[in-house]
Amino acid sequence: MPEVVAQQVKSDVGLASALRSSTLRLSRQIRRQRVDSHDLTANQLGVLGALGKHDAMTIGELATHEQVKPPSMTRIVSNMEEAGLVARRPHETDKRQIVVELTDAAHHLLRANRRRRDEWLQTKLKKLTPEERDILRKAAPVLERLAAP
Amino acid sequence: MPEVVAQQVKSDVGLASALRSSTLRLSRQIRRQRVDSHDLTANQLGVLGALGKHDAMTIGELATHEQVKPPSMTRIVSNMEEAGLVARRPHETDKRQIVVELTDAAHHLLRANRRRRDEWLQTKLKKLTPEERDILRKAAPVLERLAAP
DNA sequence: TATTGTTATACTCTATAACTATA
DNA sequence: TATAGTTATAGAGTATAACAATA
Repeated sequence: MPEVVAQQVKSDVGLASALRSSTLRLSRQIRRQRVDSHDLTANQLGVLGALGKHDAMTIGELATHEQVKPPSMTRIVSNMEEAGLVARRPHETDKRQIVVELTDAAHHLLRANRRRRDEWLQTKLKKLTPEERDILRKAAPVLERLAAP
Repeated sequence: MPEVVAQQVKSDVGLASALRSSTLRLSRQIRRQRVDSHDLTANQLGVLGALGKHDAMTIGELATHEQVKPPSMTRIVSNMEEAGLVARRPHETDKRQIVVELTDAAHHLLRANRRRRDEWLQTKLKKLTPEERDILRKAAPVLERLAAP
């Protein structure tokens, strides 16, 4: 059980507020770090990220995930297909549905983005003291739990 | 100097990656918690946030801040003015410029949003153990430094 | 003459409604 | 008959170009 050695900064109310502002600020900066070989819209980036996690999704699933109506998702996917980022294929059993998958190019792009962001974060981390990095190392899994649904 | 008592989870590379994913995930959830009495577009929300920090900005400043062209910002501000969220007034010395400020209603809305998000975070924090909260208490100022430009 | 904001116009993106194919 | 996706059409938002007022 860790002793509270460093400064006891905040009450429980203050802690929420401090975490809110720093998390939002940091995320904005992380989001800014990306490789835009194609210049993607916000929704296209969202589709890319969703498919990166779930591997294959139908048009309908993508539409609800991105909070967009089906006709709009049809268009978004068509544009991304022309850009060589996704591919359509028929659903295994239900011939009404269309399954959308990432192309190799899209996978490369996603990996490049993650790498870019990690590199940026690593240079920021290098500017901290070893003690501060230790604190973050312990905090990382807690933040992970906090971010879990 | 704090002893490393808890699990030593990650290498420096892994730390960046873990922080990236948890920060992004957490920020998405925080952003989702908001009071939408008026239903605002992303850009309107951006203007609201910018004016919340800087108090008064010209059309041009808002345009560059929101990465939008001046004619678009003219339109956005006009819509928000009709919605009673902002007010225009002439610049003190330079009569070409227009200064935009938040109305009282907008200030209330911003405060309500912050409160809503903090409440949501507090209920999430309550589900952690006291030890985990201590870790976050120590991590908060470090995250603050990390998020600083 | 340069700069700030606005107006006019064209383009892109999204939503609603109607349509096709499949369950 | 209901559901998944697409097509057609209309509305909202943005950008480029042209303009008015001020520096």
